[in-house]
Amino acid sequence: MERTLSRDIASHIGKEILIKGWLHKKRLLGGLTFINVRDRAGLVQVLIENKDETEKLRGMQIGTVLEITGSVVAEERAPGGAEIHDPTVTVTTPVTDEPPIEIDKPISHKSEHLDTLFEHRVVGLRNLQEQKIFKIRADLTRYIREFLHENEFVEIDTPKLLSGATEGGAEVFEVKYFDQTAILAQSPQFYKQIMVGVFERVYEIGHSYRAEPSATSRHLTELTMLDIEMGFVESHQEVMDTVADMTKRALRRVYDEHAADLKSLQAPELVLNDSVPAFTIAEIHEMYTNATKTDTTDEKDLIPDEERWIAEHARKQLGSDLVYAVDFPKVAGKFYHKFKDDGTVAWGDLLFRGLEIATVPLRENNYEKMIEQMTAAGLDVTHDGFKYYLQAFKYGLPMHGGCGFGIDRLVQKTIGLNNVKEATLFPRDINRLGP
RNA sequence: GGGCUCGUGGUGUAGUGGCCUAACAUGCCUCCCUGUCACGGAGGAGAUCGCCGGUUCAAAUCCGGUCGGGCCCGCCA
Repeated sequence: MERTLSRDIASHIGKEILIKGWLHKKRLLGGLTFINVRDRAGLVQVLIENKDETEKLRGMQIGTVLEITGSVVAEERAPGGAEIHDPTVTVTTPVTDEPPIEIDKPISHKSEHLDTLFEHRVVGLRNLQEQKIFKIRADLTRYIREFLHENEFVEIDTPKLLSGATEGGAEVFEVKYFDQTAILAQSPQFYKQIMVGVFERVYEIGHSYRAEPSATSRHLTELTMLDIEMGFVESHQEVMDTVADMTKRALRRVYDEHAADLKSLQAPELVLNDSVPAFTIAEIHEMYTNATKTDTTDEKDLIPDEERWIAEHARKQLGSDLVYAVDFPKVAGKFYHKFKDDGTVAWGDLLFRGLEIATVPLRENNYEKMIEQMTAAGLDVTHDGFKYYLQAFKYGLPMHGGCGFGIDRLVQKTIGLNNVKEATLFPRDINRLGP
């Protein structure tokens, strides 16, 4: 007999079917036993009246793998309006150990319980609410991929093992690489720029590694980045518009196609406008300083509280969960940035619900200027980490820009989770390397 | 790296000097229960209160150290 999935049983009323799945919940009412079986499509309720069949489940814990044949009966008292009667139960993989956490009830996401959440992640992810987070995540990245595909971006994969530090600043992980020391990539930036010289438009969704000793609710040591780079752009605005369009489309679609799941996860209402409002860093400093009497005008970047403040402002005054912070001061610029005539950097940060989810800069594409800016930054342009990178410029790169976009943070803020780790299957942070 | 904060059965909590021979909920085990869906009822097992040391007649509770979490700041391609 062919397997039927839980979501399809209502179309098999009166028929004998086979279901396969995990024991998710048992309720013994004397002569009646109800069990819920979980498969990839959800839950199905089975009514067991035969004592011999019930006895097969004695001692079997949640997670036991089952095959059940029985007849489908329309029953309005059953969830979904149908259930399986007169079943024959086969335990294919017995589980006799009690799970360390209860998975048939919502699992606490309070910050003080996150350690328990992740320690028991392997079984905890079987909880239906937890699964929703990662189905939403999978579809968000699928929508993004579809947008990029439609706009002729080519998906690429670039190395994560690199030959040595490429830039001062961020901490890197060193790994033993035979008789050399390699580092784990903090970003695919150099490679995606190189690939602009090949395909014009490229993107990668992959892991980046940062050895920052950051213990905050928004940092991971292994994060999933969407990196986009596009050539032949006319302006920084064009890049920012592309990233904004992609983000808005993915968000609108996920709110449309996952409405029920987002509601059950208590995600905030999505508030989007036709355009994404933009403020310069200087404007935000001034507005924030006036509003809070905390002077930030000398900061080179936004402080976390300013990110939250401007997001609140954009949501309430301008009807947008997304907002751009643009025109970073020169001191914040890096050697690969394009500097504008007024001295500011052609660089925007995309904030979503008060958290930076993407940096969207325009790159310097002129070879001589790159050498100049790198030398000024004290970098050794002959180092392997830069040598090949610079070849791309030497042999022709058009004006280009792109973004580094944090997928974990996007998922976190879409659902309204407090900590980025909750949006990550098996998070890696300063204290956690497992599971 | 700095500041603050928290560690009590598997899980979540209560208890903040003696009433603690550590309580409650849930999970687990046994029994009862024919429409449950956080099923219900009766009973049971399960923790030397993170660890080490100290103060005290007496420590889960106070002090010191240590280990492990969490939040914020800093840092952050």
